[in-house]
Amino acid sequence: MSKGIISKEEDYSQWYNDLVIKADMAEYSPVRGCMIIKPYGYSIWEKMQAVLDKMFKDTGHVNAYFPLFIPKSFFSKEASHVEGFAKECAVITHYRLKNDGEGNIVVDEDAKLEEELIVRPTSETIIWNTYKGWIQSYRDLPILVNQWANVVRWEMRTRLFLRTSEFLWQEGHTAHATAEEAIAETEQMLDVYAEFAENWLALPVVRGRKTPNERFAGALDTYCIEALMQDGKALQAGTSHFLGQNFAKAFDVKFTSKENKLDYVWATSWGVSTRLIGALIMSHSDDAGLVLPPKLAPIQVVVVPIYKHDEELENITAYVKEFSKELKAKNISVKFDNRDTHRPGAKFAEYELKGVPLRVAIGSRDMQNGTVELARRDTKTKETVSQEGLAGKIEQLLEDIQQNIYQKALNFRAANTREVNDYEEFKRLLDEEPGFLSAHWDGTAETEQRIKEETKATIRCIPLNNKQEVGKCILTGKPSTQRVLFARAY
RNA sequence: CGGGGUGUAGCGUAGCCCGGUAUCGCGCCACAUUUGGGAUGUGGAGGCCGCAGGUUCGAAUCCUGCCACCCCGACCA
Repeated sequence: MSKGIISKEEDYSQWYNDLVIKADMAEYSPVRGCMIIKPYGYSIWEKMQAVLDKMFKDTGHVNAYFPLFIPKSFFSKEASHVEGFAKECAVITHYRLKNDGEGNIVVDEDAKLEEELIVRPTSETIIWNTYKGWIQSYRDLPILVNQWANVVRWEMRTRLFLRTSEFLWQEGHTAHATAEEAIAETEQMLDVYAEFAENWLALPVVRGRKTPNERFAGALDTYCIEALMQDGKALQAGTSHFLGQNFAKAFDVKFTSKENKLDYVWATSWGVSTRLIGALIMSHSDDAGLVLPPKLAPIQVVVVPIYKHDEELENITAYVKEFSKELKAKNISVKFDNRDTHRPGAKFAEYELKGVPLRVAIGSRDMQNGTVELARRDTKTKETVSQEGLAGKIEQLLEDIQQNIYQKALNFRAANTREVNDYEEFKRLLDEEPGFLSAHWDGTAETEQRIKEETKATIRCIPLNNKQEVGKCILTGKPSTQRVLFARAY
């Protein structure tokens, strides 16, 4: 087994942390709750950004950038929004340091800000304050803007990628003339996220809506995609909010309609974050390290030469150069690891740890036989194949791996999603066989709250296109018309 | 914010009860031999023992205070 990684079985949480560090994705920073995203981890984020950005643009959105700092007064304009974020805001009070004469750098009390600035935890307020100036008429609508940014939420407890004090994300903020159009936008973006998760992250997700309790602060409706991690806990992987006219009213953003009537603008916002990297790690990886979906892997194929003498390496290198060209022509990223400072075994272990989907090992034996050894990360199987048509075979295998890990995750979710009708059974399953629990709920916030207090399970979502059926609430026995999805969550 | 834990070389650690200037492994550097699953040997470099006080001839070790981070909970993408 891998050196230095505790097994998933033994301590899932420790396994996750070890993996992030050992696979060179990120490291802890000197500041509590913040992390340094290292090049290998960041390149995954860059790949995610590239794909999502294209999807956003294909659906008519454009990028812009709004300030990191938001005047404190903006937050008090939307009541439920401030309530949701007040407890976790970083506040800037001064703008200068000075030397205190004893060699210490201290805050210069004379440099106190008239109005404190908030480091954005999300940008609805500053954006809607801006939109006020952009919108007068229905002709100015819709506004379909996205921004790539960092945000800060001063969380009590943090976890690498899953919940850090500062994180990277994108936030879309759109403005519409009608509620229908805004709702359609909200749903469209949820679909974009779901497609991205399933086709790129190889992560099956449930599309659904949050209960009023779990809604975004300031939203009328929150749509989400929920995924199941390998330890049976749920992870919210993306959200899309229908904000109604709440922010338009808070920031007084009105427009004149075709009918010459004055009305408030309808809004949406939607976002995914670097948390997706956490989702990626937790859903596919194993005790030997990361397992990355080929479509997002920074290195898709690694080539390891095995040789005794320099002329052997030269032969191998000449071949690898040719065949790398073929791979690059197919848009497959390949790394030739010809370091002579590490032996092949060490390299094998390293790339397994880093989740490189395919490994090609070539030695003199292969050069004589016209073969290579091909090892896939997801199944950890090896085969010796002909050099003839290798690039094509690799292209095919990468697709297979992408499919296979998706299917594996899907099977896992299916095996760990259970219908439950009895509260005792519900509690037992949460402890003994964690996963999604599909159960009837009477629709009240009180019941939801009580279940949460008693079991730590929350309603992850009410799945879209949910089957309607007559049933009884698992806690109160009151009538219910549909099942909702419960789980303990990250 | 409550509970627990840990701060000693780049990383992981021993030493702390019982005070005498720091152990081991990995990694690093040099050379040689190696290379089809995490190489071996020889030599070498690297430490304000978290910070600040105190006790003492002498503190990693004892006392006081502080700080930081990690883990488990409540809160959240």
